[in-house]
Amino acid sequence: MVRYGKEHKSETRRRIIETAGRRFKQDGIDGSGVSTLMKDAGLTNGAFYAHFASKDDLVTTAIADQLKVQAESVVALAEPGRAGLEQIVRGYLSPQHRERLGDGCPNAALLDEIGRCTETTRQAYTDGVLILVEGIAARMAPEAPSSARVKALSLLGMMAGTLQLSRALTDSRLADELLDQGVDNALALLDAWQRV
Amino acid sequence: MVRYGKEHKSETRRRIIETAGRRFKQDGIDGSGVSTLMKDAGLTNGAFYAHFASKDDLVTTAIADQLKVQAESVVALAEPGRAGLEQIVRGYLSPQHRERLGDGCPNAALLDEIGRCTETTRQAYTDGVLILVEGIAARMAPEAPSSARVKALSLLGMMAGTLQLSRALTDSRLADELLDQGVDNALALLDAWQRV
DNA sequence: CTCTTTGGATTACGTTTGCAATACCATAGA
DNA sequence: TCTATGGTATTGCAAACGTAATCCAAAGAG
Repeated sequence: MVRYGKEHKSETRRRIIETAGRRFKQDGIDGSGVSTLMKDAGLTNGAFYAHFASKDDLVTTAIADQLKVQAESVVALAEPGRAGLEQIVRGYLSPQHRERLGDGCPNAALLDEIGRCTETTRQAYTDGVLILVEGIAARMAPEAPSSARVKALSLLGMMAGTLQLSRALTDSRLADELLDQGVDNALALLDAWQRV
Repeated sequence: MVRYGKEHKSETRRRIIETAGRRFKQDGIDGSGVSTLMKDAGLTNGAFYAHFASKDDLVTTAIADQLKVQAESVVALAEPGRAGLEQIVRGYLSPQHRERLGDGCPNAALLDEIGRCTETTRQAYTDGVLILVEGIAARMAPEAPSSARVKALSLLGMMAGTLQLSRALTDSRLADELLDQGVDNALALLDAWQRV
């Protein structure tokens, strides 16, 4: 039944991290228990502690992983230059992204909870988000990405907040209009930054 | 010791709602237990269910209340016209607001958790946020506030996301720069909307 | 003025769930 | 065959939600 390969443990660990990432985004960090999470990953409660020191340890790891994956998919997916930026914005502020909580952006799903996390977790988040933002900034100002860093960060914050709000509203027409407005806002700002 | 006046119960209810509002914003909805919350309000566990049918009932009520209070304070505080808008934006995206979680904006503190709440709660949220947004829209376009509604909503989403992000970062200098950038963004958009 | 009713709160409890830990078992590979 | 490793099963303990029995002060009737 169980096969113990050389890299079995690291694979299991990976599976836990990915499962946790999805679950956290779907049900929230406080809303996800360790045992439920392990069952999701096809394991039992106790096995968890062979891989992580605590739930907090997993939270830190999972958040870092989510951001890394997002950074990679952003880099991989988008075309270079302004076209890629527009693509990112439109994809982010789309009804599809809004609906797919578990596969979506960890920022939009967890940002306010992350703000209440431990220093360690927030540090990991900060590191992760900076990598992600670097990817966006490089597209905004290839010649001077560092100056674009804060702008890219603000763009991420805007988009995450807009998506969250769109998720919270029960009026789906209004929620869609909000996304459209969000796209307009983001593109307008990108243009304004370009001109300076 | 205990004095049972005519309006004692409604006062107690009020106190629970206000305490809950603060606690939810500080520790999250899932992060706040009923008994802890009641102790905060100077009561015990069991008394809760004389006032609310369930925790969810309280959550719904508290969120609606928080938004109402915010709408009133926004309307009361700010000057009319563009000056008032700028005042709102600068106050919102300020280090002080970032630091005072319990007294701050419920959107910034709870938005992603609200998105995971029950339909009923989200409906109450939607109603509440629309009142708040109406107040902002009235300042943006006094002649046609309804057309400004979505713009005002998007402004709120932007600001909430930016504040959340600023709270999550461990690098406080970067967090401050982000707030400044957020102010620039918001004001730029307000100007752009004005011109159209 | 006393006795009863009423309503708000307390205490205590039951159930469930979550975190954490540990004793034990099965397999892979030396 | 023996041992390290990875996983299961089980347990302890605390917290959370919710219910119910009880208590106590105020208010009103006779």
